[in-house]
Amino acid sequence: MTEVNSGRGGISALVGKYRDEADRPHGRRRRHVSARSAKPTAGDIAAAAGVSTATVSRVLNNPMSVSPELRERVERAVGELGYVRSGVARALASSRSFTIGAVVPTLNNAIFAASLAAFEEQLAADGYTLLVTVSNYNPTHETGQLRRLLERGVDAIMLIGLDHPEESWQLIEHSQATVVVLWALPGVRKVPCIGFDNAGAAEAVVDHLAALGHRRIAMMAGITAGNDRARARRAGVERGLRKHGLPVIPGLFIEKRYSHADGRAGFAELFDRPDPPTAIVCGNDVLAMGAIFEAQSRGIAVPGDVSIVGYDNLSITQHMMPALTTVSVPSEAMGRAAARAIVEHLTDNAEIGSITFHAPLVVRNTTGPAPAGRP
Amino acid sequence: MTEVNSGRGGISALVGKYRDEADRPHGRRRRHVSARSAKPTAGDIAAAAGVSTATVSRVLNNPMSVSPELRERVERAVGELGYVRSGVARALASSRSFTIGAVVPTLNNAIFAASLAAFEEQLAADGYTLLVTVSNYNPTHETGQLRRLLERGVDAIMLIGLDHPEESWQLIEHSQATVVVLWALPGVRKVPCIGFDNAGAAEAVVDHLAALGHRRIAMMAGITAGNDRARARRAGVERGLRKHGLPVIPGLFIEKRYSHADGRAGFAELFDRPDPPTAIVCGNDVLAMGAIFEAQSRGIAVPGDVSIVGYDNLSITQHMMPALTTVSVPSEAMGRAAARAIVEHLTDNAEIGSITFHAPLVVRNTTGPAPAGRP
DNA sequence: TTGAAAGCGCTAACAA
DNA sequence: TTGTTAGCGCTTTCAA
Repeated sequence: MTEVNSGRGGISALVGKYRDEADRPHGRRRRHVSARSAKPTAGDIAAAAGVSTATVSRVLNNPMSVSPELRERVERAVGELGYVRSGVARALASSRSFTIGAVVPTLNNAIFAASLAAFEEQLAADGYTLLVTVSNYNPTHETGQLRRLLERGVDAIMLIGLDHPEESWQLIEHSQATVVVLWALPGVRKVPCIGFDNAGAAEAVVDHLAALGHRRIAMMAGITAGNDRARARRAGVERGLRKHGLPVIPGLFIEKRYSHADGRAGFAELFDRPDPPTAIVCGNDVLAMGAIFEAQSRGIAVPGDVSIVGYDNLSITQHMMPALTTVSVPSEAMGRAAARAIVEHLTDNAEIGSITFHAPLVVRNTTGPAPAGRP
Repeated sequence: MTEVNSGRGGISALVGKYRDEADRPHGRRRRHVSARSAKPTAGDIAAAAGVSTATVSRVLNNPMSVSPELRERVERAVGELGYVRSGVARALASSRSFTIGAVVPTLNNAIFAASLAAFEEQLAADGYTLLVTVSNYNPTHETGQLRRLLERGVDAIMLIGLDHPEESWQLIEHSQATVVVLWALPGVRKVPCIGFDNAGAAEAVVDHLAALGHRRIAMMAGITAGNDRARARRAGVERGLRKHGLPVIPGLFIEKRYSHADGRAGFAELFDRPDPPTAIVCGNDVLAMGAIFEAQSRGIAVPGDVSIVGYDNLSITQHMMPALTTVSVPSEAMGRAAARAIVEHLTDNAEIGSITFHAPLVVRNTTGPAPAGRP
């Protein structure tokens, strides 16, 4: 029925497949009646090049399996008709969409944006396209988004952290999609994790502070509910404190949203106490910068009066004055590694192994000896 | 052939449609031989609910067109079998993918990330999913990415700025996809633009500086090649200078990549001249922050010795010390407006009109009177 | 309201 | 190597 291979070997602009609309069996009529402006299909290319649609498909997907002559004819037709193949039809027929879905908590945190950019760049290099969804740290919302990604037929899903509703995991389980988790260490969940030790790095921060003689150390964490990274960082600080025999003072452990404003507020909260800390470990760099701004506006010297440590190592932290002591998070590396692992898996069915990156403490100028005369 | 409507009205877990694999006509065999674990299809739901696939489709897309009784049966089957409909098949059949493509120059600029996040959030609220691609300001790369988005069958495309290869515009023209351009004013190109006046706001910056008595004004622009926003900002500064009868000194107009490091380098370049400017207009906030860091490290007072103006109004600029004078760019508003316009167009075929937002100058503490004793 | 069935534009199994 | 053709899982027309 498809009027492929209509004889003439030349390339004619025969676009639109049906000679007569009338005498086709009943059922739906052709949607685009004017066969003129309609986008060319593989059938049109086949007709123009005088080959079958199968050959067109081969030229597109595996050119070497077609004789140079036919290949050339098909390529000419593609160029002349401005053919763009339908990825949708391709996905349906091959059950591969060449599309990867990602659910990120936010894009307003440079560190996630950077990771995602690296992820996308690597995917694009391999012909994959990224579907993005941002959950705003809302688990319910997230499950729905995941469902939509799965509906779209993504070949794989990238998730941040292990902290997701059971329903989300179910959804993934029931789909054919591959999963990769970023920003986490391999845990109970049997999924490949590409991350680093959030807690361990936080513990190293405390080592550093303890070595400087600090004893009253505060933790301004991010919101830990539904955020295993924030939780791990806080836990790492606690662990470090205990390790060094330092007090874990409940009032000095606070949680703030990741914003400059909240960083300032958090600092104010800590310093309006009768017994302010001599050092503050922050859940991320944004919080740390906020804290520093508030200190500056109060005339409190950093690190003279108080040491402040960030987490993430945003590009700005090395340039600001004073430069921020922080934990260097391998965000781009994780993004790239995840993309590569996914593509390899999808291509050769290579197993995706977990990868743990190193997240070193970068000591700069916001940490110094504990001020004398304060406990 | 499809064993839909197999009699029993109850919901049975009859997953997989073919009773016997043997006596089907030749052609491709079933891909997933084990009909067991395969994902349920509309046919399975239909069979389980004792209705036709058409009814299943109706329940999913327009529940009110189905009788309560059948609707309920279908919904039960959907829940019990954990059915997730194939968006791919849906897109092919309906030629609507409920998917929107975006090509952004970078994600490492918080302002784009914020805009994109708002765009995605609004799209998600209407059931659309976002396909993202980042061009890294590379036009060739960009055309390829656009092509891939179009292949994926996106219903619409969001582009940043009007500065794109002719081939990109062709591609869009030939596709059925709707386009919306962000960050630009309606121009020669006949496409809806949702943006603000980059040049006008830059001109307002010069007004402000001129009023403060500055006469040697420098412009540290972003890279203008292939970036109409950067170009417009630079042009706005030039226009403002001429308007006020101030000199446009070529050596004081430099271009830098949008990074803190380049901002520092640019400042150094300007201040290593025998005749440094008394004010610097920066192409964006990142450049401005870099300039301020360099000034601080050289002991040059801001705004005492030099005034510095940013562009974008990133959240950090209001908190840093001194707080940055900058242009407030309506990034989220543009993202949201674009999403809404697209969805409305796709839903009701509403025409997409161009929208021009206001981008006011926010005067803070990095601008002050021109220092006396300097030209 | 509901069902039957033709397509949507590809891919891939099979035959030639 | 090439062509034929069934089928991917939906939507939608038409008829009932």
